[in-house]
Amino acid sequence: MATIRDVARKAKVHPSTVSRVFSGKASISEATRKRVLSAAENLGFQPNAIARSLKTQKTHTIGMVVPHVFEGFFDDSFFPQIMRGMLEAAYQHHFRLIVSGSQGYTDEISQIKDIMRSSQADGIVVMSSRLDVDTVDRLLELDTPFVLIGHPPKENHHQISWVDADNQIATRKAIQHLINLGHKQIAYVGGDPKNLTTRERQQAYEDTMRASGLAIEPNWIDYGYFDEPGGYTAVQRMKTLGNNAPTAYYAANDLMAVGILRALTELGRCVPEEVSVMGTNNSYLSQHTTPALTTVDVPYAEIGKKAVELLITQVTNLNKTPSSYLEDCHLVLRSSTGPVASSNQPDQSGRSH
Amino acid sequence: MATIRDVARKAKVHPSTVSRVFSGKASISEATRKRVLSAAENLGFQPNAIARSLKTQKTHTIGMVVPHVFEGFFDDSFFPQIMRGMLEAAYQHHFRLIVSGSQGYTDEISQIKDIMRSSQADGIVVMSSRLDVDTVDRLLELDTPFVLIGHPPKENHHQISWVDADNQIATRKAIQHLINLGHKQIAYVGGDPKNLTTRERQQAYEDTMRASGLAIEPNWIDYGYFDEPGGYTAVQRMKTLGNNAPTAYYAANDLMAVGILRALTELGRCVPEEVSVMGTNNSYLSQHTTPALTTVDVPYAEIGKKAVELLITQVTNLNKTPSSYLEDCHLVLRSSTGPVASSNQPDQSGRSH
DNA sequence: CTGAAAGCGCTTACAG
DNA sequence: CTGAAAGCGCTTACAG
Repeated sequence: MATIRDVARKAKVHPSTVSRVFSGKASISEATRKRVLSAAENLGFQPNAIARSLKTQKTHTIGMVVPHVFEGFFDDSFFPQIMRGMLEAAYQHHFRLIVSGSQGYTDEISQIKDIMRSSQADGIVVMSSRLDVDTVDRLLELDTPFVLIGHPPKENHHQISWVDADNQIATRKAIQHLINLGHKQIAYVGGDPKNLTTRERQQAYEDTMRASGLAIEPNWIDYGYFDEPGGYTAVQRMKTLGNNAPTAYYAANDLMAVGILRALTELGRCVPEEVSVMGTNNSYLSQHTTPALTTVDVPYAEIGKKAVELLITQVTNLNKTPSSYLEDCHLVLRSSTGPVASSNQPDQSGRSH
Repeated sequence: MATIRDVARKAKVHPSTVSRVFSGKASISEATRKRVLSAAENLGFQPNAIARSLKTQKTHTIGMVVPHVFEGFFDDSFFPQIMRGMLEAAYQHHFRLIVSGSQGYTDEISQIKDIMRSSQADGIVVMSSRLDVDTVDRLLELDTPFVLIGHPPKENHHQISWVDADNQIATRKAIQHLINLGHKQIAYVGGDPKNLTTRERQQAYEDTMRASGLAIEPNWIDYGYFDEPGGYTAVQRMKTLGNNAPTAYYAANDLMAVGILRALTELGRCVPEEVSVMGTNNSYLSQHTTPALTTVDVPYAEIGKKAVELLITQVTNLNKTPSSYLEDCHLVLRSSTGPVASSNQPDQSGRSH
């Protein structure tokens, strides 16, 4: 591989001149620039990014760690779409992504540390939103630029940059849609209970129920850990409630909603005539289930993109003022939700739009 | 960030000793090692990977470029699963992935060049399998370690490492399944005609048809460019063939099969009673369509994993002997295929298993 | 506009 | 087992 010295020799200039031509900032006479450029072309020279990074302490690279690489993680649109958005933003700004896997959540932190302390990235996008792991505190200790995808714990709110879906409003819209259809017995199937998003959505679920004067039955709340069997199992449990069983299910992602659909079909319950089902994420899959899933569109690609953009301005402008975005979500009405069956409750407020 | 000198000062040794402790290869007295380690711990020291790379010319990083980051690219399981496999293998071997996006195929090559010539990766996994772009030749020129996901052009066969699905056999199995069901008018809906995989599968389709003495009608062959509308459009075209219209469709991925399903439903044709449909990839989606798609499982995660493993042995052992893997694919029989309608052809060979 | 020199943070032959 | 020195390939103040 040709180096700056080889080019210098060939172009009969000092290596520093070659450097200046390639850094693009210094003023160089047109004649010299041309000589250097053609010598470089000739030798197939390209500045060594590693050497450059060592000197400038900039890598033009954004780090990320993929929380836990299990099979289903790539079935939901959540991660692939975030990845797509990140890639897009990185590409536009001539940055690259360096990505590492991790086994579970403690390992995630050590991977983050590894990347940052080994100086392979200028900053890092972090997706963890666990309540039981103080990722954010550890990150703040590290004194490393980062952007969180998800909500920060309240205490650190204004010290850090983050971008998240507006989970509260998303869930409120979803639950309100079901309430408008006359449902009063509404189940909430969350992901991992230790996940902040799960909690936020549950909170919004409870608030919305209460705001409509509806009771909340603890048996209507379950956690499906974001996978299909989790949704299936939730129905298995709740079917034992008899008359008190939910007439509508709201699931925190589409995979679980698919599991709910499967369980209901097995039980011979018609969707949406007898039971309504809502998912979350508007994954590609959700258009193709039977019936097609009513869901909440969460702009994950946009979120990934914003996160990278935020981080890039942070590391290039040294503008350390943290900022945050809350992305709007909207309902996607399809065929898995309908008015509550008349045997249950009268339709009190008319159809949804 | 603490450097090796800071640690050396604190541990009262020479910087080179600190280096030796962290490189793990040299012999160091237990006492010194402990002193160094505790000093490092104290200062939060971690060797700077960039500096190390500059010296050793090793990055412990594998490059990859994502061909074209358009929305649908992440809907099919193809790319996310390859990514998952790559991540898994990289993680196991303590490597990282550096990934860059690209806009189209010529840009892909320049991105690859950028990564390699700038020394940010030890080698690269390349997914391109275009016929009109001589990626492989360019790569060979660059003299950079790489592994191809896909088939190399015949001429370079033995010079390079690659891993691919056994597309020939996969398609043969698929078409044979349809033939066994009595179908004689079988459509092939490929991806991009300039894609090698598309060609290979088409070849296998034609061979299998001929081997059973079936005619091949040019109108039964179309290209859906791997997306849903592409499959939909193919049916739109072929429906004009009247009695000569296909009784079965084989699509080169599930997304196109879904489009075929949609078009057929719109036309009021029953699947599989009147028309059979097969997809490829066994994406998560394919289980949930109506009817559930008969498809071919292609182990993309395994392919991504193998590619990274191959590349890692190549760059660490300097074992430059190229090798290759052809991964087995198998049929996944579900509900979208059935015996040809009796008005068309008698069932000549019985049901498939 | 260009050259000469120092240095980014490591590694590694060479001595001892 | 440990130290001293050179160097990986760049960048960038400092001169002129």
